[in-house]
Parts: sequence; C-alpha cells; structure tokens
Amino acid sequence: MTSDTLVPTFAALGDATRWSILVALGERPASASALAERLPVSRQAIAKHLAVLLEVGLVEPVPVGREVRYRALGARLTQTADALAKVGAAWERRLATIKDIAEGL
Amino acid sequence: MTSDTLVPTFAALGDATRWSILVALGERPASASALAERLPVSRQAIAKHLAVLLEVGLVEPVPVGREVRYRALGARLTQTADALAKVGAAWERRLATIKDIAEGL
DNA sequence: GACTGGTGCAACCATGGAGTTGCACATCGC
DNA sequence: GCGATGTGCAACTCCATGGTTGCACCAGTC
Repeated sequence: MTSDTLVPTFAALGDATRWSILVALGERPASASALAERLPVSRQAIAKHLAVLLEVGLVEPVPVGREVRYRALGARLTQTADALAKVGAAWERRLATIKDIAEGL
Repeated sequence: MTSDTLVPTFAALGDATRWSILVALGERPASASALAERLPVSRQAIAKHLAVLLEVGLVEPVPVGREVRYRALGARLTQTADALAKVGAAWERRLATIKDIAEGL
C-alpha cells in the first residue's frame, strides 16, 4: 500500500461517526436505513459516510432484495495495519542508526 | 488503545501534508523551519500540523539549542497498527460466524 | 549592543465536509 | 393498483481546519 491509498483510508477512519458505522457493521452487516435507526444521524448522512468508506474499500455493498446492506471488510483493515507497522518499524530503525552515528559508534 | 484515542490518531494521519511531515521526520528529525524549506507550505502551517501530531503522540519535541526539533515516534504507529489489526480480525471472525449460521451449520 | 535566525501567538480567509431537509423513484406486500 | 418502505440525488447550512500574513519575542553570534 502506498501513501496515496493510505492517507485517504486514514481520513476515512478519522471520523467518529464513520467509526461508529464501521463498528456497527463489524458486528453485523446492515443497510443505511437500519444504521440510521441505531445512530443519531440521518440516513442520508450515513449514506454519504458509506460512500466514502466504499471509496477506500473498507466496506462492501451486499444487495438483499430492494435494500443494500453493507459489510465491514476487516481484511482491508488488517492490510492497512500491516502497512502502518512497516512504516513505524522503518522509523525506529532509522532513528536508531542516527543515534548510533551521534554517539560516534 | 480505545476508539477515543484511535479516531483522533487516524484523523491526524489522514492529511497529505501531515503525512509528508511525518515521512520527513521519519527519515531524520527536523525543526519546523527546516521542514518549511523542504515542503511547499509555510512554517506556521507546519507548526500547526506538528501541534496536532504532538497531541496524538505521533511526534516528540527535542530541544536543540534555541531550535525545537521533532522526531517521529514509530512505536506509536506500530501500537496503532496493532489495535487496527485486532479490530480487523474481530470483524472477520464475526462475519465468518454469521456466514456459518446463515448456511445452517 | 546590534543583528539574525528560530519560535510562538493572533487574526484572517477560504475550502471542504458533515449534517440536514425535501423530493423523486423503485420495489415489495397487500 | 396502492400504500409503505428503502434508495438516490440535490440544494443548502454551518463549522472545523488547512493555509496565509504579520508581529512580537527570545537566544545565540559577531
């Protein structure tokens, strides 16, 4: 995963309402209308959030009759986590190197 | 890490400029002024970004003489990655369970 | 002591995005 | 066919925030 995909994904995750939606979908797939009953926002607001979550691949639509349920894609989350961990590790490595140089090793 | 700390962290990571700053600091610690020379934004803009990064603990100030350098905290990133991975795994598990039930197992 | 480079603070602007309401449309059940 | 339910689209409001400029201030240096 490059930063071009990483940053929008973080932006999608960095909203409390969107996180609530993801958590709800993580428990059980649901439609926008169903989510609107549980959460303190309108259905349209949720629809917008689902659109951005869909955009970054964190969620997947599952048509059931005339309604559209969404499921949270944990795999994508794990994937993102891996990328993050790699970056973090790289920073620590570089910092350790710099420290070594500074200490004249 | 709870979602109360997770969401602001993602919000902090979900900005292209902020990510650039983090990447730059990941290579080598630097001051706001130094970063402003490399990046296409003003020093004050960078200072603001550093403030939000500091807020969520992704960065650490290191006073050097009269300047304030910042270093990227990879450990915090790794920590966040772990939390993300756990959540992702949980979603996958639940979804598998639901699928099993639906298939009458 | 004067100059210079690095910070910090404040005011200000503009855009984006989260949220709303309203309406039109499709589809399922009676 | 008709009502009810679920979606989608559009316009609009409002606030957070990313960005700027300007100024004041402090600490080294010559």
